[in-house]
Amino acid sequence: MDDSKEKQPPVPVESTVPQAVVSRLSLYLRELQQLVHEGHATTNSTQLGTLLGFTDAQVRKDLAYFGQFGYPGIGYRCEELIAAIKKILGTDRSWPVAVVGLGNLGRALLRYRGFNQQGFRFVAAFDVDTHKIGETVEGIEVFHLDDLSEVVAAKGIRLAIVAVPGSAAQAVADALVAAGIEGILNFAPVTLALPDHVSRVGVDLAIELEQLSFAVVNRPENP
Amino acid sequence: MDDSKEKQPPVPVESTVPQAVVSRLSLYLRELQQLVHEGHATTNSTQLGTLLGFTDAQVRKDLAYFGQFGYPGIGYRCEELIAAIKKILGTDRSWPVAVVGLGNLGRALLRYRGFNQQGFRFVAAFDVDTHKIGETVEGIEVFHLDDLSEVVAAKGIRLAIVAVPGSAAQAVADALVAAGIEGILNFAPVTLALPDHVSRVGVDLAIELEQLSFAVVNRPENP
DNA sequence: TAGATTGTTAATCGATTAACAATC
DNA sequence: TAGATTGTTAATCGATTAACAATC
Repeated sequence: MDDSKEKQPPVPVESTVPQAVVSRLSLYLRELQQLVHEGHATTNSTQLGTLLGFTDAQVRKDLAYFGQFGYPGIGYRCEELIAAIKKILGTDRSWPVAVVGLGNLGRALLRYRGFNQQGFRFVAAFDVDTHKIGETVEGIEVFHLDDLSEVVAAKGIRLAIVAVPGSAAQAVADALVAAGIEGILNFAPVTLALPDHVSRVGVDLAIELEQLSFAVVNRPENP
Repeated sequence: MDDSKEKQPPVPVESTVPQAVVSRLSLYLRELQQLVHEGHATTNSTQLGTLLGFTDAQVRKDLAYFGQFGYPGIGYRCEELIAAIKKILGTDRSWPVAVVGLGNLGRALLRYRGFNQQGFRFVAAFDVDTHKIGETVEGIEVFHLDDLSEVVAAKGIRLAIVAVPGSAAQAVADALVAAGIEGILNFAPVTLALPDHVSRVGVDLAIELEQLSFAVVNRPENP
């Protein structure tokens, strides 16, 4: 229905993409990487859907939000689709990330290998405990929270992880916003109030277990 | 204010409750606990909605899935609604939980205080590294994975957290299923294949950062 | 070519929001 | 009583699924 330039990735993603689609995009990426790991060169919407518990139609519809990545009669070339999804998610590059809060969780996150493999690298950690300042964890220097703005600017940090107690989280978030951070992954069990121009993702570990508890208690036939 | 049988929590929750509603239920609970902490005795759907970024109608509709908890003209009594939501989620009791995998993440989870406050307590940890067996972390004994069934049965464990490398996760999940576990919280970056009678919640830390990356890259007016 | 599978449109299904009588 | 706020129904909106022509 058009002529000159067919296969451009159409409108480069507006605010019209449902959040649920973006979540599934990450799952497709993970599954595709697994498939490559197992030696598959191509896959298709039925296989991807079956692995993840989605319909084939949903897989195709989700991808269609971002462009045309498949080959009728063939399916999808894994490596090609992986590259395309990484570009969409913004993880075709490596993001410098900061961690705030060096308790159990903060330290564990600094040591977690999974981030580096997906396009994120820790470049600074922050705490308010003077005993920890200057320390190095996994090769990452620990700064005082007071130096946040300075370090964020110097290292070009745009994303931060909040791993402080709930009572301190909002103050830390405010400091991060003031320092110019653009996105916050929050592990503190509170709802952060943030300006619209700062993105937010929240993970509450206790809530995840609550969801599991609900599922177990309310499983069909389970009093 | 009623007599014989009006205000029963109606049909005690079928499979008709959308997953999204259950997620929000946990958020309502967290917010209510915060409100109590701040000294509020009552709240209402507008306040709860505003704090969480939902409409007041959604708050009321969500709660209506489970019964009638409010007072027209008044709102909701915080403590009362907290008790009701805990009962719905199944966290009005304390669940014995097992952790499998004592790497950085597994250890951090064992030490994390947030679980105990919400109705979960660790009663056993498992690993395959013989150096760790018999060790005690935060007062929790570390067993060999081979003893899973035995310990699970002895301690009445129904929920487990998987914090092992992705390459080991499915085998661990299979062992958990064989041991009679009913729900798995999975931190490994793989999609676990589980029988229908075992519930599953997945948290992939890298995926959470990917979602943040996407949000930042595709923010309105941001090339 | 015949078979397979895409991208996309239309139909269905489900979830959110608005509105309001009932109630405290 | 007047004011506030619920629970619930109806209207709207959005997301998922089914179906199929186009394509490799």
